[in-house]
Amino acid sequence: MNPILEELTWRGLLAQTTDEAALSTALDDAPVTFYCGFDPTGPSLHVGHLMQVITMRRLQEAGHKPIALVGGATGLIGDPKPGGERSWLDADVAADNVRRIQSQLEHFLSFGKGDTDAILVNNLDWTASMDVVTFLRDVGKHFSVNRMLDRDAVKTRLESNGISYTEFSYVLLQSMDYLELRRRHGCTLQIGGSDQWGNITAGCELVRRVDAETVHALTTHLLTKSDGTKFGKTESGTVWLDPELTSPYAFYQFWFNTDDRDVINFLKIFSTRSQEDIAALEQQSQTEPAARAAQKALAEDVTTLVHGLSAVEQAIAASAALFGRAELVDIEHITIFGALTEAGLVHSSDVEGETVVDYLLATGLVASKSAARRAIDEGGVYLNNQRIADEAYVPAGADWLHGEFLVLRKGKRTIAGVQKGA
RNA sequence: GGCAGGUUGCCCGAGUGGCCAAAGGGAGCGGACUGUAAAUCCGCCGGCUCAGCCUACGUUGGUUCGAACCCAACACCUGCCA
Repeated sequence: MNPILEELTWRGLLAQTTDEAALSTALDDAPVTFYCGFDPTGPSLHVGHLMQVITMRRLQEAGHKPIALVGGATGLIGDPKPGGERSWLDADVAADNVRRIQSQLEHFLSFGKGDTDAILVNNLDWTASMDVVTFLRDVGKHFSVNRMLDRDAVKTRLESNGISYTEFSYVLLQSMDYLELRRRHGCTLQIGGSDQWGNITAGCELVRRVDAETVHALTTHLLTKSDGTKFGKTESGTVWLDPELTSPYAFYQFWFNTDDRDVINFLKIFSTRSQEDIAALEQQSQTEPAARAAQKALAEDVTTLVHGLSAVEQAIAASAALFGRAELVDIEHITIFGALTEAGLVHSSDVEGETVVDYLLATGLVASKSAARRAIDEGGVYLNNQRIADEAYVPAGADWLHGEFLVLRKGKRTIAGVQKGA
């Protein structure tokens, strides 16, 4: 088997491919131009997208040419999901999202004019000007409604809350993309999550019917977590790649807190570490779980990839300052400031001179004063790593580290800072 | 269109005139243990100017000293019948 397919396999990524022998041969013979699509449903890519992005990277490094497609058109239509009709995305919001996502994708792939350099496309470019009659004759004619009805997402929707004609048509647009990319760029492989299998193979079929060419499909396993919850969410919501939406510190913490049971799989999927390296980390996790070497490696690798080396260093320093054993008073001003900025820092002007309860509320650590009092009663509130027992306590004097910072913590790992003044 | 039932806190779900901020479960949060993990055990789990008060049991109005609970109208949902 082709080495890159083998690698994807041991990393546990490979779910399904069309004719595996043919694909393997194609990958052996020459650079294969492949594409993966991202719909602009949000203002940023999130960690859920990362798996595809990294898979693209791996393929590029193995000598193949990536096309990163952003769905300026498909994003306006909506891929049917079982839960129900998608909410409407305004055209100008979508266009804005497209720009943001495109610039993010540029960080992960190597662009240029060479054989294996990546290119960026937007499917609005070939759909916007198309007229309805042409669409129905040239594309629609090749699709059997009977088969479209067989797709799981569609079936589920027919049995529950129904589906609009708009979403029902989604697969035609995605298939058209494949056709178009093959014609324009010689693209012969589409990759995606295994939930995209139906859309991708529909595209393969369209290419075969219209252009009499064989093109390939490759899907990756959908990521599952051992505790059954959805990957990529925290209590505060989606973990975005945009540092404005999810700070590098929060991003690092997200990976750092990975369940022991998942961390090795995640390393295989998201890191570039070798099989031996990962096996060593797995070994260490078992003999010395408290060190959490695997989690550290994972958090460092992924944060470096997404936010760069200096952001990782800051995230690590912030984590060490806030969770480390060092006395907070001994930590330098700049480090405290950096750490708290990462964790979430508010100014004290509104609550200056008030009780710790007011500070807890002001930092957003609790939702109400009742919750703040409750948390104190339960012994779950710490000021500068000292448990607070008195809800009427007013931070003063030496509590202000370097004369200007308070480090508030609720529970073991929810931290927020207060900076004195406006 | 006719008959029957339902609408309760983040979710599921009990309650059918005062003892109800409302049983129980789930989720969530805190503590213990440990490792910023999991499991387990314990506690908390509407808000506030907190021994009290305010807001809440689909909506509006009514009966009553007093209503999630009774009555009326309205809205939505669900079964059975055509």
